[in-house]
Amino acid sequence: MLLTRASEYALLALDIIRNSEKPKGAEQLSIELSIPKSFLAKILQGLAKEGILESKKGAHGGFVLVKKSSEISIASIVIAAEGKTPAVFDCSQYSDTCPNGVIGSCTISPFLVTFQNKVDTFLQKLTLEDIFK
Amino acid sequence: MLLTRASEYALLALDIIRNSEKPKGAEQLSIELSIPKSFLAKILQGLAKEGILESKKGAHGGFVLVKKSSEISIASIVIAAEGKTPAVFDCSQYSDTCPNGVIGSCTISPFLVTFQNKVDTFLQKLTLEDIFK
DNA sequence: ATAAATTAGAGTAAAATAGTCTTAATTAGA
DNA sequence: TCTAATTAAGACTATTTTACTCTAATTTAT
Repeated sequence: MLLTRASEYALLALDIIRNSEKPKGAEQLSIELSIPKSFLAKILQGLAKEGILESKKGAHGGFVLVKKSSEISIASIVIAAEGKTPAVFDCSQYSDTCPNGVIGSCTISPFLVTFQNKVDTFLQKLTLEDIFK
Repeated sequence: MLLTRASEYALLALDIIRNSEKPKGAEQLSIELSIPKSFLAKILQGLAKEGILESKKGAHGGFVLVKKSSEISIASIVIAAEGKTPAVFDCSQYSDTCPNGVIGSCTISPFLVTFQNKVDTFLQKLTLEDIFK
């Protein structure tokens, strides 16, 4: 699977946050979405670190969008949520056991690069606004 | 990761098989590719079941292509190798814990369906011949 | 002060991936 | 017909990734 639950939760939470006037707390979001609070909190922290959300601590704190929905790419959200670009197939993880020895030089490498580019481009072009239209 | 090692090994093996006159045995392939024989054998069996390869038992047996490279889609290879269509995100696995309760009706579902279709189409249009050109 | 929140990081449970191993079945060729 | 080479099938195991949990600390509106 290309995307994990972290991306799913991030997108579901962002849809609520963008439609809210006030900061939305992790607990409130976890209740509305019926998902684990601790896990969601960690994901939201990641989004805040990447500058997608602003986090406000203390009473009446929570998370708010920093930019407009139309200025946030799905790619940036997914990268923040997953901690890395979603990979079609990650040869680099297997560098020590790669049959070919040298990463990027095997017979299927051109195919994998093309495929990955297609995925990257698709996610970069889409914005948060687009997917909820 | 969208693709697993099963797909990688399947594609690498098919490239050798399609360039061979005689049937190629699992052991020989595993040596040429420096990958585990038992694992590769299982993957090749899957390809044979799906009608991509023909398997010949006994001495001097092995695997040969059933169709021309240009008639074998990458999608069919990946499905045979992985045992399922490579999924961008599989909500159905989480049906009992889906926040939304009803699969396919959440706010991110349209996005996921569009994304999955892009991936499916890309893999269906590509043939084994294409990726080694 | 205090209660409501995020932050940080270690730790754990479940699931998927990536194999292994053993035994059986088949078949070309001596 | 015997034998060595090969695929077939399925149970089993190890490793890695995913999906969390838990605790303690920090911040801040009231």
